Amino acid sequence: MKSQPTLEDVARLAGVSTATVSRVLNTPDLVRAETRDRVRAVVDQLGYTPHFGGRALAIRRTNTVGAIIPTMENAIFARGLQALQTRLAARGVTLLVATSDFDPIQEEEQIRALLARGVDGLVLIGEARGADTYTFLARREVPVVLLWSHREGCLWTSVGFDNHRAAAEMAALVVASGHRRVAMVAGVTAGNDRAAARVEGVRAALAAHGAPPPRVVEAAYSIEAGRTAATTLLTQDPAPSAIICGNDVLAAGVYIAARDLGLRIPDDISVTGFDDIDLATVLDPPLTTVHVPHRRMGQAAAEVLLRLADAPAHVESIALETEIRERGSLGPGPSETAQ
Amino acid sequence: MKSQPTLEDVARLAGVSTATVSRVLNTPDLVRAETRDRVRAVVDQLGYTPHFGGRALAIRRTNTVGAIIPTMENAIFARGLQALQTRLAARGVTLLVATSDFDPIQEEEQIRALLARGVDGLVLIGEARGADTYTFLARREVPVVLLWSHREGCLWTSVGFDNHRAAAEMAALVVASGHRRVAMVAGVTAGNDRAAARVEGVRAALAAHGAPPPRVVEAAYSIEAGRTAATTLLTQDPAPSAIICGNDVLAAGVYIAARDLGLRIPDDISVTGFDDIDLATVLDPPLTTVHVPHRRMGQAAAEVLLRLADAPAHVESIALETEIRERGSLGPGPSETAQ
DNA sequence: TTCGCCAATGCAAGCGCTTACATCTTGCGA
DNA sequence: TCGCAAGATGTAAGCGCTTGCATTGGCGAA
Repeated sequence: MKSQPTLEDVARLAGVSTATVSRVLNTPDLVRAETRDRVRAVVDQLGYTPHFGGRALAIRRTNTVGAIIPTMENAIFARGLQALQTRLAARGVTLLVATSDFDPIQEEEQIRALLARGVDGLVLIGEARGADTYTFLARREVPVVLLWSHREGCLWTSVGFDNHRAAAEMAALVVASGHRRVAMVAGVTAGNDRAAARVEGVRAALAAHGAPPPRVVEAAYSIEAGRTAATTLLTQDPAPSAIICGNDVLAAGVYIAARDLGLRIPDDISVTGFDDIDLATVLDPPLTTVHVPHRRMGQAAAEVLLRLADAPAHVESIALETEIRERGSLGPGPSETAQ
Repeated sequence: MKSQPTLEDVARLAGVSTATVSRVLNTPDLVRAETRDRVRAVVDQLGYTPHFGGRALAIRRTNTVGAIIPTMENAIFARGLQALQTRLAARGVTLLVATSDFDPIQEEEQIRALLARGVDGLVLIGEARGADTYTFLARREVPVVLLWSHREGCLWTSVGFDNHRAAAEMAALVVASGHRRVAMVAGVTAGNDRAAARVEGVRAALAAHGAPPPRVVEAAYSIEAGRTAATTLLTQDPAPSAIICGNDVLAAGVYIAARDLGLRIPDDISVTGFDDIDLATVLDPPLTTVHVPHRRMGQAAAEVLLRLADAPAHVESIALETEIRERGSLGPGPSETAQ
């Protein structure tokens, strides 16, 4: 890679000092129009771009924030990120994305990597991580916003929704539809507070409505894992009449399992999801699921982060609402006689 | 954000010079074991991390490469990126991701933004972009690899596959299955060589096999757009007996349109896709589509980029193979009598 | 005319790091 | 015992940029 022109090259060619060039770039009002134009012409001619490192060194910030998401292969994180990125870009801030593959160790590594790159702030997904990670973050005093979950009493600023409540509402709806033998295909709960909260929400709601506790099977984040888990649940006796899924991807796996077993949805088995990704509407029948405001979440996170980066004051967490989208995969429970 | 400890802080506390600390971090062999341990202890104690800007300034590289993809909301790019990132990370290189939203202007902006951040290399999707963009890249002499398309005679190093040929093969299969009234729901071809090549491939193959030219409708990258386009095609007279789609997402839209119109796949209408994302197997019936080796593509891109970054020699483009996955959405063409 | 002020610009230090070169030990052979 | 090479460490310049302060040149007021 060719060595790039520097401020000094521009200055020399324009016959001014480096200070003036710098001012043309950063505070143009302080420079006489004539000089400004001359400098700008040289900048264009040389194709000059400021050196990031030099700049970061001098102004002691990078205008960069980092986000660590579990995986990019999940449309829902991607979409939230996209909103975050767009909003940040409008403020001249660049977003650095890293993935942890749902692994706390990897997440910790990525946090260090991003911090080493001098990010001015950090977006992390969920709340569940080791105490030492939080200590580390606190010590660096870097602005952090937790996305995707919101729980009363969390010390860190978060932008998200109440996974427990949303899952409970869905479970309540399932029971209200007449189901009593309810099972759940959950995401992996270890190190994942969202998945865990959803399981707990379902458990709590079923108990509150006098339904027997659900059989819960955990599955990794993939259609295939959902299919396997659902096959287990559907072939046991007695089989559940409804399966609540921890997310839409798992629900898609349940659809495939049902298809393989010759079961019709929702006649033979009801299915619900969580997230409301595009996939939900493509499924046949369309999936009844919990709609999550990913876009608004990404946008709100951007605002919070920028505020946090400007003034290190405490910023209030933001709770967003979820909403059940009824689409047809949840039918009435089995009639008494059929039981 | 608290001001971080510097090399000098570490040096002072360890009672050595900054040079020694730097050596402990970068070339530990040059330092006596005893000193090394002492310095490392202080590094840990202080939680010291090297300042990225300072480092970039001194060594004149960032160990960072940038990638600009059209959108993160498409699982297929995400997956390729993930592979790219993993491979790069193994070599200590960080990946910066930006999105262009299929817009050449935005892509150009992102290129500048990434270069301004001092990326050592660039991954771009596809080949279609303005001549001045290429001139700019050439002038900066930054290593670039083009992903997702591969065409003989392209001057830039690319890692991809022949979109034209793959689409032609699919079209040939459709004709061989007995279809003659073939339509296509294509991606937007303006500024997108992959989408354009796929359309051309289909056209060429149909012509070569004596089938009438296809009716082609372009649609943005979304299920909804695919649905709209398909509705147009399916309600015209005579309706096509098969719809070839420019990608799987559009195919999903076609499924919904067909469902809405009461048409069964593949009995009433055959559908094919392109990309082979997870979605393809979830659809009912599972989608016959062109499988694209996204993972291998991402990995190969990483290798090429690293080689290019080390030695500015020319590196050969890599052509990967695609493969048709027959799954059930492509049925036999209508019988003579039905026509 | 002289003075003071303001706008425009230059000067130079310093941000944190690496590294060529200088300096200082140390241990060994003569 | 001395000299010297090799190993360990320090010194300081310089990477490209920003910015507080100094300097310059006009211009209006006294």
